Formats: sequence, structure tokens, C-alpha cells
Amino acid sequence: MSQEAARPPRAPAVSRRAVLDAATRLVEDQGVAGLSMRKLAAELGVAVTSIYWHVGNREALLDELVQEMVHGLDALAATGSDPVARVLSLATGLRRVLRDHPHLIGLVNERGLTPAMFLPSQRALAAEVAAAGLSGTRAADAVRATQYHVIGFVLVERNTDRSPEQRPSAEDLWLAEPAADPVLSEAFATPVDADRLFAVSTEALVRALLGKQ
Amino acid sequence: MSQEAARPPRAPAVSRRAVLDAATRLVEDQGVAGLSMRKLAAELGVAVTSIYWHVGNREALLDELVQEMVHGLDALAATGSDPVARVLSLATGLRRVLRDHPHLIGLVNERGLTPAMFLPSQRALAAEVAAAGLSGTRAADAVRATQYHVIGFVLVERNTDRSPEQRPSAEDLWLAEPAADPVLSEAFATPVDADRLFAVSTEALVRALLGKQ
DNA sequence: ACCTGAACACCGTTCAAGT
DNA sequence: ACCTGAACACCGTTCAAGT
Repeated sequence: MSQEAARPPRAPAVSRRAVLDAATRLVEDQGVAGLSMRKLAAELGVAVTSIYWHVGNREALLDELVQEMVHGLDALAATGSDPVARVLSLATGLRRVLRDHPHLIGLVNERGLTPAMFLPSQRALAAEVAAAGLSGTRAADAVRATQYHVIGFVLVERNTDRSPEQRPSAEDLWLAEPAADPVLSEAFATPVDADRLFAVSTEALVRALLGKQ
Repeated sequence: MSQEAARPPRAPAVSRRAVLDAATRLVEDQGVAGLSMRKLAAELGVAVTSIYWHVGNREALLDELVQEMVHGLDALAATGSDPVARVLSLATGLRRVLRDHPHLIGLVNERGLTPAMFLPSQRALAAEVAAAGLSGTRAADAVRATQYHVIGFVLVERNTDRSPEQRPSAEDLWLAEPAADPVLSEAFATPVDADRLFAVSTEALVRALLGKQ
């Protein structure tokens, strides 16, 4: 009663925005497993439970991070004159985007946002495939096959990157027991050049799907 | 002193084998994240610390599990008469093996065992590619491209499977905003038939890599 | 509206002590 | 040789209480 004057609202210790930014930094530095509510609180100089007031819980926080990352992705634009070159430019662009956000693929898939995330590139690919003269199921297959190929390639690549040392490397194994063709053994004893392999395999796939040469 | 007679060794409460078997069951049922040392101990009716005596720690336990799984994989054998068919049979077999052991890919990659795991299929593929007339870098590229394609496809597939619901499905998104070609929109509004997509894309890729038609 | 500490139910791991 | 409980340093989350 009486002197219940409107207290001036004290400046909040943290904001939802600050939590999201700190979380993004943690994920980029230490991966998703490195994001803990307690580390987050310590980083922000606040009690753990404050985080919960702003973002609900860890799962909701990750949901929000993924949404922001997906919306922050640059749109892909095809370049080149013929359909094969244009589809390849989209594939290369998609690979670059995925590689630039290494935590994203896993997070997106766990959250069931894959269709939403890949719809823009799907539309762009669909336009090029249609321009190449395909339609209906044939066109949808070509688009999806290209997407699966690119996304899958990056997943394999990423796993290979993150692997610690590769105890017996493929090189060692081929040198220990060579194939009949020594040239082939030597080729396998050379480490994978991911950029070249991506270019070779994607071009082969896309040409075949579009029925060019 | 004195009566220090050789105590008859009491039957151990658990064995290394029993720990490994229980751990395998836990991983198959609940995934890698579901494998906890305490659950394991509870399941075996023993103190947590006994587990440590037998297998060292969680990481070493997972190492051992992966080794066993990799060695337990069936060897792939090519079937069919022409090179394309034989390579495709290997690709299909590899996909089947990977799908049958859904936890394996991730575990293997984290442990740096990818080369060792995929060497057998790499050798089998190399033999077929050589029979098709390729050699050197060209042959190695064809083999690796096929492996990346298959492994990547399974990773994408697996992620799609594990996803909860896919909030706005690709079907919804295409129906909400159709493409210029209504037949194409309808094709995209149909859920992916993974078996067919794998067959179509892998055949296109392999034919192109082998230079057949 | 926003922050706090206490508490609960989980983790992996180490260690000294038992038999 | 094998098992034990106590202890430590971590988790995510809930809740009642403060201002």
C-alpha cells in the first residue's frame, strides 16, 4: 500500500539477443556439443537460470539459432551459358555454402528443416533443369539427384575433415597390398583432392541426368 | 602371515565380453548417445567402476565396438555381366550394408577408420572399373566418386529418416507456391522414393564415369 | 519483468579400499 | 584379479523466492 511508486525498470543484465549471439559464438568455436547452458551463463556473467527465462531451454535455443542461420544464407544464382554449366554453378555454390557453415547440416536435419533449407536451391535447380528440356518426374529426379549428391558429398567431406588422423590411411593400405595395375595403386596412394573429385563426379552426374553427351 | 592359502579365484561378476555385448545392445537400441557407463553398469548389475576395470573408459569401449562392427561386415561381391551392372551391384550392396548399420558411419568417421572400413569395397570397385578399361587417375576418380556418392546418399537418407516430422514438408512448400510447369510442381509434391532415386542417380553417375553411353 | 540460489536427476572419471 | 563406494567436476531443468 501507500508508497508503491512505479519502480523504474532496471536495465536487464542480458537480452535474448545477447544470449543468441553468445550461443552462436560458442557453437562456431566448439561445435554443438560445446554449447552448454552453464558455459553460456558464465560467459554472460549471469546465473544459469536467467538463460532459461530468455530462451526457454537448450532445445529452443538451438531451434532459434538454426532459423537464424538458414535465413542468413545467401541465395544461389546460376551463372554460365549452357544448362550443364548453370546447374554445375548451382551445385558448386551449394557446396560452398554448406562448407562455410559446417554445423548447419546436422542441426537442420535433426530439426526437420531440410526441405525449408533446401527449397531455394531446389527451385533454382528446377528452373535450370526445365530450361534444359526436362519435365515432370524426369526433371524432379534430376534436381533431387543433384541435391543428394552435393549434400552427401559435403557430409562425407566434413566427416573426413573432422576425423583425427585416419590411423591406417588409404595410402598406407594400398601401398601395403598393391593392385594388379601399379598405376592404379599409385593413384589410390595419392590423397583425395576433394575439389577435383567434386568437379569430376558432379559434372559426370549432371551431364548424364540432363542427357547431354 | 601364516595361513595365506591361495584363495580360489571367485567367478568374476562380469567379463569384458559381457560389457561389449551389453554396450552393443544399448547402442543398437538407443543410439550412441544412449550409451552411458551408468546404464551399462545397471544393466549388468554391477558398480559403474567395474566397467572401467574391463574396458578402460567410454571412448575405448566405443573404439572396440567399432572394430568389431567393421570386422563383422560381409564382403561385397559384384554380380552381373557388363561392367556397369557389376559396379551398380557393388554400389547397391554398399548402400544396403550401410543402411543395416545406421550407427556405424558416424562412429567410424569420428574414429578415423573410414579408409580401413571402405578399403574392401574400394578394391572391389577398382577391379570392376579396371575391367571396364579405365586406369590410373581416371580409374581412381571413378572409384572414389562412386564411393562418395553412395556413402553421401546414405548419410542424407539417414538424416531424412531420423528427422522428426519435417515441419513444412517439401510437398507443402511446392503446393503453396507452384512452379511454372504444373507437372514439375506435382512431381516435387510427391515424397522422395529413396530406392528409385538411388537407382536413377547411381546409374547415371556410373555410366558417365565409365564412359558408357 | 527479470534475476537468483537451491535442488534434482543425470553424466564420465579417479581413487583408495576391500576381498 | 576383480569389485566397491565416495568423491569430483560436469550436465539440463524446475521451482520458489527475490527485486
